[in-house]
Formats: sequence, structure tokens, C-alpha cells
Amino acid sequence: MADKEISKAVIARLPRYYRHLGELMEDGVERISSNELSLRMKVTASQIRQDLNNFGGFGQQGYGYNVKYLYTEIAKILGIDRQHNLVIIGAGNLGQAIANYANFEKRGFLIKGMFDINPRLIGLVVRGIEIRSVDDLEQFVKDNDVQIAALTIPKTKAPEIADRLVRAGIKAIWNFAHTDLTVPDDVVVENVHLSESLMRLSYRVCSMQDNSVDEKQRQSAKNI
Amino acid sequence: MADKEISKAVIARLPRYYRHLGELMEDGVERISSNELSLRMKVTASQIRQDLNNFGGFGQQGYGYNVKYLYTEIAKILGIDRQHNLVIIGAGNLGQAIANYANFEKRGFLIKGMFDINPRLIGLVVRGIEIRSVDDLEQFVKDNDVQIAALTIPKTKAPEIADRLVRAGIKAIWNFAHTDLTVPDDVVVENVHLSESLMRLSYRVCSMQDNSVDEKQRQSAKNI
DNA sequence: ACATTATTTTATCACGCAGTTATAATGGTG
DNA sequence: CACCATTATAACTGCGTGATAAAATAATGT
Repeated sequence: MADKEISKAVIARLPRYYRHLGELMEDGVERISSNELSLRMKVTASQIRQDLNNFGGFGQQGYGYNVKYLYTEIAKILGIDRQHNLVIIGAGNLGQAIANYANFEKRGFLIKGMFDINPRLIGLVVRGIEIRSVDDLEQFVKDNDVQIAALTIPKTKAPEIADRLVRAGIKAIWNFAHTDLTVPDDVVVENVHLSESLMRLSYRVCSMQDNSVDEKQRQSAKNI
Repeated sequence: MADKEISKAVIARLPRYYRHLGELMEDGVERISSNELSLRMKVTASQIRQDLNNFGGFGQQGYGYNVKYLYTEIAKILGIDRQHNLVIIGAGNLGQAIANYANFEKRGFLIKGMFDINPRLIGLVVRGIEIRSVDDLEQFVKDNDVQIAALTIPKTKAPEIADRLVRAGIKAIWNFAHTDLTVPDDVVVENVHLSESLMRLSYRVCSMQDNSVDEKQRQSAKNI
């Protein structure tokens, strides 16, 4: 496994395949063809076949893909068959929203602890997870084999905390802070910049309106 | 403006340009060259030049780009110079996290109301925004010229609410529910699937580890 | 029950287009 | 007038799509 480089575009699509396959399993579907799946997911069947082929022949001619097998194989590829210990830095609404999302644990993401600087929050327990002082961060990361840190703190504090996490040996940062982080090459940063997402939405709304205006102009141009 | 089709990839990068330009403005920087910006943002200067050229000559030879001018122009392109009214459906932690993020309002996103089905939450006020019953959703959307709805509800409820929003005349859905939504062509859906983001992170962490194992193997192979 | 044919569906190949990077040409700056 | 940095153009890379070959399943007839 993990022989040749797999394109970024394919990896980005895998979680969506995984989600749909999970839903199919729940519905008791045992096998599915790329064509059926393409209808469901609204992507071309060709793309599905090519994507899945990156990881070796999961499918069988004349049969299709075995849903359960494919599901577990994708889990292996994504690494969600293993356990990942994570901590949440920032116990505000966003941090608590993540802590409260139970399904992460089904995927092997185990929230070991939460951290904050607000003394009023420290000591509280959210879904069995204690909120601790950031002073204890390094020690906790080392003691609990924490791989991943979710950063749900203001951008001003983010770079400093990121540095501390890196020095404590963290492998990946799930960054919700509205800033870019600079980390060594062997540390992964996955950005979730909500404000950027909202701006993209804004663009699409506006260009949609502009287009409809254009169409109206074209319509009235016809009538001349 | 809005003459020829601009590629999706360029639009996706614009918010990041916008953020960095904002930071430069705060630092009192008046002009910047594509080369300096490329160093700061860690993308190629060539890409920056080509991206910005999509929207007409913002730059000047021998001078660079005027930071403030570029900032306001990108704002126009993204449509964040106008006001967008939005509602949040789902007043849980995630919904409240969005409601509490003040900077959205600076970008013209005005949160008009929040909605939930939980009677205990209805009537509460978060940052001056009242939490209402979803029964009042349609009327509120129509009365308040709401364009955008943030969906921070469980996936089981999402499709039904999405339908209701569409019928009420919403223009865009910012979808945090872990499911795909089916809407008419003239309604924009921007997905924020956190679980998928976390899976991508997981993949990168694992492939990073595998690669370092490979390197060690290569190292030991050398020593034979 | 077996051989044969038709059907289904994947795997692989090849092409075209879009996105990215590099280079040449142009036009201000100082 | 030399230099700088953009604009415009060209080369390259990679992704997505469609077409074809191969392989298994399902159907048919003897």
C-alpha cells in the first residue's frame, strides 16, 4: 500500500465516497456499480472508477464494488481505522461544538482533553472531557500520546500555541484560527477558515445575481 | 466587471489574498510587489500576477500593487462590499460560535436571527440576536430580506429545512450538516464538512508517517 | 448439467482542457 | 537611461472525461 503518489484531488474526494458508502451500508446495500454511485453522488462514473483504481482493484467486472469492503478499504487509506488522540485548544463555542460531535469518536478520533486560558472555564467537564489550563498543555500532549490539536482560538494567540504544540511533538494541527501557521515540514496543518468559506459563498451569490441580470439583458435585447 | 468567466480556483484563493492584504494595511504597508507577496503567502509570484490580472490591471510596472486599492477591489469582486442578511438555523454550539464571531459583520454579513426547535433555547438572546422557533422561519426570511442561511443542524433535519428555505426564497445555504443538499440551480450551497476535513488531515498524518518509514528504509538500504 | 452467448461493469488507455509555472515583451519608476 | 515589476504569451503539468479492452456474471439453449 501507499506505493505511488496519489493525487490531492482524489484524496479530497475520498471522505465523500466514504460517507455515501456508509449510508449505503446502513440501507443494507451490499454491492454497487460505479454507474449507480455516480447517479447518487452526481459525479461521472468514469471518475469514480479512476479514483478507486488508484488503490488497486477494489471492483469486479460484471459485479461492481462490494460496499462493505470498499468502505473498510477507504477507511484504511484515510487512516481512520487507527486511533488518533486529539486535544482541543480553545473551549469556546467552536471548541465545544467539536467536543460534542460524537461521530468523530466512531472514526477513531478520541478527544483526550480541552484547554483554555479562561479561569472560569478551567475545571469544567464537557462530554466527560475536562477543560484544563493551557499551562499544562505540553505535559499533557506528551503524557497522552496526542497526535492532533484542534485550534479554536483567536488568531492573535494561534502562532504561539502552534509553536508550543510543535515543540511538544504534535503531528498535526486542525486550524480554525483565521491565520496561516508556520510549522516544520513534518507537521501537517489543515485549515478550516470559515470566513474564507463565507466569502466564497458571497462571490457565488453575487455572480449568480449578475448572471441573471445578464440573462434579463439578453432577453430584452432579443425583443428589440 | 464580471465580464469573462473566472476560474473557480482563482476565486478560492481570493479570500486569502484579501486577508493578507488586510494585514498589510494594518501594518501600514502601502504597496507590494508580487514577489514580496509570494514570499509572505508562500505561493509563486507568477500565480499571484495571473490571478490578479483576471480582474484587470490592478498593478503597475516598476511599482507593484497598491495594497489599499487591491483590498477594496477584491472586496468588490467577492461581493463583501455589499450587505448580506443571514440567519442561523440551529442554535447549538456551532450556531452560537458563528453568531459570536464579530468579524463577519465587518465583512457585511449581518445576522438577522437564529432558529431552533429546542423550546429551552427559544427566546434566548445571543449577541443581541434572538433565538426563534423554526415555525417562524419562512415568514422571517421573507420579512427580513434574508439571502443566506447557515445550517448548523443534524443531517437528518437538513434536507427538510433546506427545502423550506428554498421555498421561502433563500439565495444561498452555508451547509454545516454532514450531508449533501439538493437544491435548484439558482440556489448556492457552500459545504463545510468538518468530518471530511478531519479525514483529510488523518490521511496526511498517516502518509507522512509512512513516508518517513520509507525514508528510513531507504537509509538502511544505503547502508547495506 | 454444461457449453455458449449476451450482458454487465471494471480496468486501462488516450485525449483535451484547465490550471500552473516560466519566459518574453512592455511600460512605468527613480 | 538603467532598473524594476507588471502584462502578455508560451510551455508545461495534471486532472477529468470518454472510449476501448478485458473479465466476470447472468441468461440461454441443447
